[in-house]
Amino acid sequence: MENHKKEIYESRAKIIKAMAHPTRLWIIDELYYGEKCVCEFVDRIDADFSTISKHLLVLKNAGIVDFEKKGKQVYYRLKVPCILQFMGCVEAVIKSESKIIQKII
Amino acid sequence: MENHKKEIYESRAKIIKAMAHPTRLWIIDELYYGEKCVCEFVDRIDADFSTISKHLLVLKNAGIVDFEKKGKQVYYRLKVPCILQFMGCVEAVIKSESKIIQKII
DNA sequence: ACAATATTTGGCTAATATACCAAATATAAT
DNA sequence: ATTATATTTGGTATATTAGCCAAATATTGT
Repeated sequence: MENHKKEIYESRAKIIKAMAHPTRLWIIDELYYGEKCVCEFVDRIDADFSTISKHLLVLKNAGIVDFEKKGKQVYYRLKVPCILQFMGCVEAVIKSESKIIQKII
Repeated sequence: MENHKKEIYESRAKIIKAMAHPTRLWIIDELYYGEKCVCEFVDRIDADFSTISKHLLVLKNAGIVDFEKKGKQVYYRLKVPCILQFMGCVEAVIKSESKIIQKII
């Protein structure tokens, strides 16, 4: 593969990899309703503060979210909301799989 | 998080994780133009037969591709082509990042 | 300056993913 | 039946990721 094509796929993979975790997908969903501070995530899920913070860093590094410091808190928000539209397609994959399972059963 | 919500995000992550590799994104792109056998991929990229085969298995297990045996060859095809529409959004993330880099420079 | 709260960072271990090689399997051609 | 071609599978070394804890940092309130 030519080098520039390789780079395109590598940068795309970087972003998709950042999404490829259940907790991070949940965070992305939550951010659809507006910005949230780290503590709001920690309160609502069974995970360590540091774990959430690191997940948010992954999303930040991928350019999916952005943050702003407000006093003691750090507020994260979705930078590119179109990310969410993709979930429709992901659900289509899941449904197409479960249909097959139905057939087998 | 409630259990059923957890399951939703886990199954979504499984699919997205399957996409999260440059070679697999390239394969998905290639399959847009119609089904291809394994050897066609191997010919066009600098990788081992077994490596490509395993990438295809990952996509297959996620329900993104399907295959059909035709003689000695195995032809793979996209099962849910909407996957590709997502790339527009991924590119938007990349562009929004590069804009920031431009600003800094 | 000190204590309390919110968040990030560093370090560690366990789990997972990747790439390559060699060997196995399947199909077609001789 | 043997050979050649296409693909998958198993094994293994290496790299990456996840999650937890403890410690560090930042900000606010006293």
